[in-house]
Amino acid sequence: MSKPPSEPYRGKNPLIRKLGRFVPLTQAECEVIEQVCQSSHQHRQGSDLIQQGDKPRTVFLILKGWAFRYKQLEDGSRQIMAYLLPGDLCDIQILLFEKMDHSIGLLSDAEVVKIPAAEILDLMDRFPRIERALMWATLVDEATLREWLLNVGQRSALQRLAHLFCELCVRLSVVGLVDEDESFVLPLTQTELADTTGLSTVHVNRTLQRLRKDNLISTLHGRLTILNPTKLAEIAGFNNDYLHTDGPPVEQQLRARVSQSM
Amino acid sequence: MSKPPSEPYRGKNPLIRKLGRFVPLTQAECEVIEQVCQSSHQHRQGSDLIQQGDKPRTVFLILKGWAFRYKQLEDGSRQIMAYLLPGDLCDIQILLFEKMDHSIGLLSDAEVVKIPAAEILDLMDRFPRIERALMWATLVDEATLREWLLNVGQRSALQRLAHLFCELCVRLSVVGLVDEDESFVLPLTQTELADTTGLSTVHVNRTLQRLRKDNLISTLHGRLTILNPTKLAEIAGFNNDYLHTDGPPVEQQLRARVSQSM
DNA sequence: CCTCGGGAATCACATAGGTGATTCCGCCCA
DNA sequence: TGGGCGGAATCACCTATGTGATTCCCGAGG
Repeated sequence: MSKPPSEPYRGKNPLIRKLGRFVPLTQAECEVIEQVCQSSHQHRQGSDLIQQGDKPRTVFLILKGWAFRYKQLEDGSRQIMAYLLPGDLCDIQILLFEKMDHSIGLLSDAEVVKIPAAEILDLMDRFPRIERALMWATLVDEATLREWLLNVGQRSALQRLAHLFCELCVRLSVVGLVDEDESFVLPLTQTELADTTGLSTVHVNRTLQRLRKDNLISTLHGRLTILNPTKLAEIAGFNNDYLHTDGPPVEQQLRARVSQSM
Repeated sequence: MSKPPSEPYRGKNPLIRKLGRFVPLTQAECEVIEQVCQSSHQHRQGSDLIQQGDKPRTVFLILKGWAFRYKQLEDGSRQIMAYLLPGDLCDIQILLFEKMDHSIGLLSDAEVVKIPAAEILDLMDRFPRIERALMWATLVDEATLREWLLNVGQRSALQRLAHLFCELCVRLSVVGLVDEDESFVLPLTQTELADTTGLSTVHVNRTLQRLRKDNLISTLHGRLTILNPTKLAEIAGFNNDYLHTDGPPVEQQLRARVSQSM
């Protein structure tokens, strides 16, 4: 679990932090992103940004707080399919669909920007480097989804939770939300952990106790501290490659791609 | 499980069939697709088209046979994350990555086209309607992945298998590979079904017997027949919306999108 | 300071599904 | 015509995880 150098958060725009990791951004590019983020709204925990069946009209950008993507079955069971953290933009391409096949809810009070389709398209036209970074981010989201399927399909309860915590730690540290002691705010109830990992709440509870007893994690006041990152990652079989947080050979990549296409 | 009008296969290009469902294609567009498909290669069952760690250089298009996307863990367990059927193009965007985070293998002998990045980019430039259809197909792949996560995370063994069979039936019928009696070739061993659904082979076996005993399906000579589509779909909680096989309001969609962006 | 409520922790018990090994069956091939 | 082999079917047994209900705890609000 390699942790990127974590300068203190100091209010820097999380989207810039995230994209900057994929493609170094110019002053102008940063400014235009900042500008888009001006028009943010506050939303309350528990409300849905959009629901299954709705027609998507805007893309959501999370500036503060946590959101999550989920599907609900008739029998009341629910599967959480992604967490959307500060700096995350919920899939741009989704505008193509006439109906959402899932909902997006809020796990905490949140600051959200609603970006109309037009604005996103315009932004991507004018700033191809931003477009690239967004495409990259989309690919990472997909890779993450695949990893979740692997997690739920093949790993034990202990591994599933361990893996989830490793992933969240890496993702949060990218946007500066992890402290030096590997601790971070985790606004999830055990029910939500259960719906993420395909376990029951009771078993999530048991498993968390196990993780605590083995001195792998500790929880206090809604924060989670990873006490032994190495061991936790080992148990989980966690390999952060799929998150592509390390060195961005993106530029070379793209040059290669373009030259191929000539 | 609404089955699209299934004209007999009569050698029509499966990619054209698939994309034609999203965007009506002109003569010229069909021809250019046919042309791309000229240079196909035969591949043997069991071989991998590309492996975890490889750098992707081309996109694969399946013309005949079945492929599958999978990840392998150190302990030998494997999760299958998608089936690639005739007409399926394995994610174009993946060319952006420098390393595959999963492998693609063959479940049967297969006829595959390797399309270089340059060619795909060129094709999309020259034929924006094809580009749209490809984007649409990509979205459907993602939606399918989400549905699989839901399947493995929340449903019982019986439901998981039922759901998988419903999905395959719909997808195969789009490319004309389902007979009138709702039967189709299913080149999967019970081990592969197990690795898809996150179950053990023994339990897959038990569950298949149950499905047979309840007269929901029958299997013979590598074909699967869905005896009672309605009941099977009901058990599975299957709703084919996410596959977007019915009526393509795509055109209107896109017009709306464009007008928004003005 | 009380109390109310959501979430965490516990409990006793049930079972879906996993394990490992063995046997069976149809098919290809010599 | 008889291996040999991959996959299916069975078997006996086990346990990880689920169920439903109850109790506990703590922080928010009156």
